[in-house]
Amino acid sequence: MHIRTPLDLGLVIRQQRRHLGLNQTDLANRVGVGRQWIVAIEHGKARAELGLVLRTFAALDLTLAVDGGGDAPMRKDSSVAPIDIDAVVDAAKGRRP
Amino acid sequence: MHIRTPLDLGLVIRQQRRHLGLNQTDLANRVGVGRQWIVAIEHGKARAELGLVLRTFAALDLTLAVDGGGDAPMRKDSSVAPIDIDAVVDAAKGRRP
DNA sequence: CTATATTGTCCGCGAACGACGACAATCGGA
DNA sequence: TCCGATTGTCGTCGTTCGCGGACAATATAG
Repeated sequence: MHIRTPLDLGLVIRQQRRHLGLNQTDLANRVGVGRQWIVAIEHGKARAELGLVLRTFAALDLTLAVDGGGDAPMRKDSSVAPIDIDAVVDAAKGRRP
Repeated sequence: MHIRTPLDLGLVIRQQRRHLGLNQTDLANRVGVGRQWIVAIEHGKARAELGLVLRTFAALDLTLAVDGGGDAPMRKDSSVAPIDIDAVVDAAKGRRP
């Protein structure tokens, strides 16, 4: 499932919660938030705390994955280096020569 | 990339931002937040607003995907129905008979 | 080395969060 | 049908958010 809006996220959470046979109170305790927060998030609350959302996903055995933008459709071959200059530079930043 | 903590998210954002050749101010304007918010999120701020995070991902051409928990390692076959009773019930709720 | 750009941090401000407790509205089963 | 469980909502409270503007600390270029 792809998450684009807070509501998408809420639907996934609700579905998985029921899938695990939990009620809002159970999930709230498991995540460590108030029951009201679960109600809100399942309804697509946009201004919810990121950390609580991540904990909720963990509590539901869900994993979030980020899909690199479609603007970098590099095939895994290419004769040129597949390295990311910035990454290399960053890595070298703290090095002591 | 898998997101488990707010910091994971911050690293992905920073990497993609640089990948697109943007500085924090540019991204902040694009997302519609203060520059300070970008600084915070890239450092793994746990209490950031969900909606702003999602908008940031959109602004960076990133897509978030939720990976069904590992406790349901169902192969895509199974003789039993792969349907989710709750989902069916929910869908039928609002139906007019 | 000097100048410019980028990034990290401080302060105060208004607004909203999330917790808690209680209640109404459904939903579900016996 | 009635009763228990689940869910949605209200109000209050202390806490924190995110913004704005300015400054310091690097980083990058010339």
